[in-house]
Amino acid sequence: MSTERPGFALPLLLLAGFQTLVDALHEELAERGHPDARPMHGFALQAVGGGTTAAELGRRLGVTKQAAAKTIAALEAAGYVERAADPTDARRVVVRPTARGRDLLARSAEIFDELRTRWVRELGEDAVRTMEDALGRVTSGPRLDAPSWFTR
Amino acid sequence: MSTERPGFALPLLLLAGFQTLVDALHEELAERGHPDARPMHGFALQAVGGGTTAAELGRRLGVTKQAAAKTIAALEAAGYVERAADPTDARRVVVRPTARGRDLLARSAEIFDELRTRWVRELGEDAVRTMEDALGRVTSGPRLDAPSWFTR
DNA sequence: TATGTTCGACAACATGGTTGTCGATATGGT
DNA sequence: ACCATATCGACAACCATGTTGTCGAACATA
Repeated sequence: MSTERPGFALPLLLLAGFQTLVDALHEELAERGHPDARPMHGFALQAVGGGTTAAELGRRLGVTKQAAAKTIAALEAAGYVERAADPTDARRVVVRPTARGRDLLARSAEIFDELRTRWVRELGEDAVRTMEDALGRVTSGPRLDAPSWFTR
Repeated sequence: MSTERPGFALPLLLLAGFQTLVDALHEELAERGHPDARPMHGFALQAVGGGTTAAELGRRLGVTKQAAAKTIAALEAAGYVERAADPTDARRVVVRPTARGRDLLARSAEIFDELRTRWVRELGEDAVRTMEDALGRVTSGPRLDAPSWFTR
């Protein structure tokens, strides 16, 4: 008969795991030329992708276009994106990552790979795969609307 | 030779797992007498425990006492805690969960147990245990300072 | 009793979210 | 060609949750 484990530990462990990874990411990012990148930057930049508009970004992040516009302003001030008028539609202002923005995304991907490798060394490939597979089954795809989610 | 899985999926999966559980929790809470409980309420109430003060709560949550005081005000407005002067120290105002607050915590624990059972049915006891054990090893204990963490 | 620390409160501000409104620009039906 | 409608970005006002900094009152102790 198996020990009854309390259910409340699971969410705390998942959150702690996420925090651990993101904290480690930003420690490494700081040492690789992005000392003032913040979790929100990476999320939003990921959602910007190759280029979008404020309204579209809002839809991707699950927030209003006004909120997206503020995020874009912050990202622009940080030098991660630039804005340019769309010649084919005078209403639109296209947002694209700068070279520095693309560098941030590339470094992040690289660091996340290293962190996964670190977990594999610590826990074994099987455990990590089991975790990934299990979470993939009980969740409905990766959601990008994290920044706003908690206080909702 | 194993397939190289990209590292960036792991944090997204962990976050998605956390969100899935907390979303399900609040769906259930809504049906059990707590329709307007929000994630923050549970966290803060958990940190309040049997009773504390604003300054102590701030230390537990890793925020300033001012932020803790605002949180307490919100919790009090929602009817989850009550404040009373400490007869032994005229500076202190003790915060305690109300009956409703204790009910929220009890229901939450109960629902989290049910959710874990649901995951065990879906994934198997082994997978869930593997996940719990693995996360327990790579993280340093449950942190209660979640609400503030993201925007930092 | 004098000094230092802790408590809670208040003010001012930053950030990131919301609604609501607005003028300018596309778009599609008549 | 024209007009109704939808969309885009901007602006204002507000809410929520943090932050610093300051303060008086109450405790603790040398």
